[in-house]
Amino acid sequence: MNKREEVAATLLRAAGIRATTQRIALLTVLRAFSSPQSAETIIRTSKGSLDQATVYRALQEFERAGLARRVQLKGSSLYEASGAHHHHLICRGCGAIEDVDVCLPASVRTKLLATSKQFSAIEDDALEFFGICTTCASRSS
Amino acid sequence: MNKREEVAATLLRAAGIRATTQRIALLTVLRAFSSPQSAETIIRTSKGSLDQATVYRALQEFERAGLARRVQLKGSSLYEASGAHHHHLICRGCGAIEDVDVCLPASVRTKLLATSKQFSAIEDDALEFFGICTTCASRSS
DNA sequence: GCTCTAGTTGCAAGTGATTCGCATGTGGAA
DNA sequence: TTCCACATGCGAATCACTTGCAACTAGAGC
Repeated sequence: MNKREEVAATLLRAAGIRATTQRIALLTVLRAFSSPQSAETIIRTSKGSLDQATVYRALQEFERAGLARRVQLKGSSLYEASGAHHHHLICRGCGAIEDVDVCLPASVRTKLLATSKQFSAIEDDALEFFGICTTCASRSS
Repeated sequence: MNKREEVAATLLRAAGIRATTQRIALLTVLRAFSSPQSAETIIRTSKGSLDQATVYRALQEFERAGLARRVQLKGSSLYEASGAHHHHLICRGCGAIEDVDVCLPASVRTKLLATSKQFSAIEDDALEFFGICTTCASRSS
């Protein structure tokens, strides 16, 4: 087990999740990417040929434990290891995703709670920006 | 054709979309809801029994034309007529969605563009807040 | 180290949402 | 009123994910 895998195993145990070979491999792969990836990519990338059912089950487990996040865009989901709270910038042309670390001003939440009738607390927020990346912009012009 | 349907037909033609009976019915139903609905609900609600393939095709068309928006949460999509730019507040317990009209301060976009290497323009943003609605809060306590 | 068992895995089949192919039908320009 | 590009309905296909189940294994307890 290399160093990255040791770290993954430790994270799993700390989250109260049994550190199996498959889950270690999966979390290692997940943490190696810098932007969200599809389940399919994750399956293909992890060398130890994990079964897709295992991958989906583990991703659910990771999400529940706060080790991973699921991002919904278009039809299918993308998954990423959860590091610092951040948001996404998505290209409408090619679908490329860039992580961005802008933060929502606290005033937005405050205002929201003041106006909502049905909610009294906000736990989390997800922010997505849509634009055209430079590659797509130069291609279409 | 009642008044709501007349409006829908006008909107369709203005968007350059052929105003068929089915599309008028669909857009009328869509505009009658105040929060995003699943394709299934939309199909069930429209009296004229539209075929599901037709509904999905029309919703795609509407989205492309800017008449409707698709919201992705969990597995399946929800659709809503696009009125004023607004965001969503989602209950983690029951999945209830409340439309909210908070606005993202311009400074967030500015800061974002200043830091991004790959993007030079932002066209749109989607903001989702997650919390627990009062109904779920009282049920679990 | 060895044992035991609750929790995991791989396989294959199932499900629900959405899309596709194609023959038939129709809105709306001429 | 006619005509045809575009829409529709039907059924089948696909895609992303989930489930059931028998075999396997991490790791707590001895």
